[in-house]
Amino acid sequence: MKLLKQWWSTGGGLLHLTMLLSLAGLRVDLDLYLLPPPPTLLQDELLLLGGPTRSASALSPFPASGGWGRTSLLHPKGRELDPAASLEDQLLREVRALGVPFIPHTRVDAWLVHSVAAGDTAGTHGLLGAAASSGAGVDGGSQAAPGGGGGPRAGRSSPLAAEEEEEKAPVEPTAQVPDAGGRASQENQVPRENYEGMDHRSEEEENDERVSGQKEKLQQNNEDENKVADKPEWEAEKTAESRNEIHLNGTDTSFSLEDLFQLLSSQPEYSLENISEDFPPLLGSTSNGINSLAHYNVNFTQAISHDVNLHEAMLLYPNTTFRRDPVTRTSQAQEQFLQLNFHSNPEQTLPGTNITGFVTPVDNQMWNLTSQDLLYDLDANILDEIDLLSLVTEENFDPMEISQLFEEPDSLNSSHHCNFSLSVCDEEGAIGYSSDPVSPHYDLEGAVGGYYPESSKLCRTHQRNESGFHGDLTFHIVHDHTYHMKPDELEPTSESFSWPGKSQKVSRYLNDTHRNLSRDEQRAKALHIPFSVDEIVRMPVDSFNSMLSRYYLTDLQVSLIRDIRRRGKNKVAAQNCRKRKLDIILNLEDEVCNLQAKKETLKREQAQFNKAINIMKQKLHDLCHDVFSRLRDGEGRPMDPNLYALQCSHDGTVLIVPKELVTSGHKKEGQKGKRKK
DNA sequence: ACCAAATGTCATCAT
DNA sequence: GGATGATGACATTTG
Repeated sequence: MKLLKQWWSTGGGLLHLTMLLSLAGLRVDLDLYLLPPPPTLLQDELLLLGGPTRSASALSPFPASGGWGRTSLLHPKGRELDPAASLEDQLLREVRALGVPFIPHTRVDAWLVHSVAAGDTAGTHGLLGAAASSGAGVDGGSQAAPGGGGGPRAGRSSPLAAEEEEEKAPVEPTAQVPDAGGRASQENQVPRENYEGMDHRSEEEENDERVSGQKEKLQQNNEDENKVADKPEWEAEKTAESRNEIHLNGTDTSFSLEDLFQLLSSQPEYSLENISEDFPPLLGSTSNGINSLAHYNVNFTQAISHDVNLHEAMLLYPNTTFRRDPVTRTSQAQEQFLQLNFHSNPEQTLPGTNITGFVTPVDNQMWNLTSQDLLYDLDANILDEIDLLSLVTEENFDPMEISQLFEEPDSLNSSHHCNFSLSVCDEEGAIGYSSDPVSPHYDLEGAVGGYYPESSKLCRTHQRNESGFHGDLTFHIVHDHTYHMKPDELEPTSESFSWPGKSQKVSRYLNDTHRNLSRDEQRAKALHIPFSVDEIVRMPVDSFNSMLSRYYLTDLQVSLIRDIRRRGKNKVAAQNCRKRKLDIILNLEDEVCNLQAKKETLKREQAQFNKAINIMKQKLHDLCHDVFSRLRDGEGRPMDPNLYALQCSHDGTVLIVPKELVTSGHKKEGQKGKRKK
């Protein structure tokens, strides 16, 4: 990075970079490079650090009072850059020494952003030069540079603090700067140790704590990313536009190594072809990717100069790896790759562009995930669209499996970190530039939901034949989601794919999903529907229609999607209907029980009333007998109660009436009542 | 293998 | 007129 500064300081840098920024939409905050050194850094120190051979005022566009242009000329250890070595060589050595060999874009972005946002000049030594932070920058740089990939940790306030921190944290294996070709075995270990041997998430969190008060804007952007990533696509669409605006407004301060290479590749004299030719060791990791590109006349520069950053370039990977037809795979992929012209404008990535068949759901989902944690300047919406579009024509993928897998929180947590590597593969052998040169197939096997024996087989083949490939070349980026694993947790073969802590669960889950795919899911899988059944069913009608119109789908796919939606909704409706029917039945049963209970109560009341009536009748009968036993007629004889009856009048008088008259009178009253009715 | 319950699907109608 | 919900009838799956 300091070499970038050198190149920049020596003339063509600033103007060219500015043009690139404006044209390519790279989101680099120029203020980063114009930051003055801390006031504690004396001018003499600057001069000392900068060395007498450099004249910042003459060479650098920055203020002569000690800007980054001067200090950036220093090696992190304070030594001057080797004037005999070519600029590219030193640049690549620097990049290599950082242990972040420009491939793991998100990681670089992450810690660069953190460091820059924190004003942690030492922490940004990899980008801005280490010597500009009151002496600490030198120390920080000297510690970080050999450690490789230690960007966030490099920012220390003093050498003492640096030593203390170094004591606390295990010393990471030193990244060896490759200086000769054929050192793949040595290099194979370095990046993995640098990236996988440390807890990057904890590092990021520590860094977040340090810089939390100074990167609110970045956090806000990141939060926006997270919100979008957490939401379904139709919800994320709402925020994509605003996110694009943020990027276009240049508020993002990230500057990744991929951007560096875009810059270099845009300079004819610094094209990757030239670089790779001049410096095979650096690019000649596992598969000597870019170096081999030059030897085999692959126009890598052309591809890079199309502003295809590594984020986007990664989208090529599945296409090249998973296609069954090797001929079409390589030719189509290369053609499509060269036709890529991604920018921050999402419209250019909408259907209609010739970018189909690049991405698997693994990539798609992983992008959503990584954007939450690492990608500060990535327009996830673009990637989503690209991914979804590409899925339409992808042959070997399992959308439901992936989507379901990613719905599991564990799986999400497992994939918060991802590593990336760029590989160049053909059907027989592979070359690749990888940040994880140890084993490219790890990337596949470690990918969430990305268990693809076929692809793993491919990559193993590539690794074996790295010295003897020929023919057409295609690029792909291999996602490495395993760098957070310990090396012993990694299984080298796809057959024994494992996931630390979750391997059994995931494996079982994958098996279950294979076995338990619903018919619609199987149909969707068969037709490569780039959406999950759940999405299709639950999506609002507006989003659903817009989705159908946005993506190129065959009539069969559209028909299937509509059927899936109809069946899915009807399924829910049937469930609701049955539930409702069951509720009605239960309510009716309750009502029956209540009515039965009420009936019993009424019966009991009736029995009680009848009993009371009988008692009253009996009392009346006894009373009548008692009265008649005391009554005498005119001749002094007792009156027969069978012949006479007592009748109470309205005025309270009691009359003794013969029963014949009583019964006849009752009949007459009854007849009168009938007449009235 | 059989059965009953649960669930999915289709057709149809209503909103 | 299309989308959606409700529901009966039938098919399929599950335990």
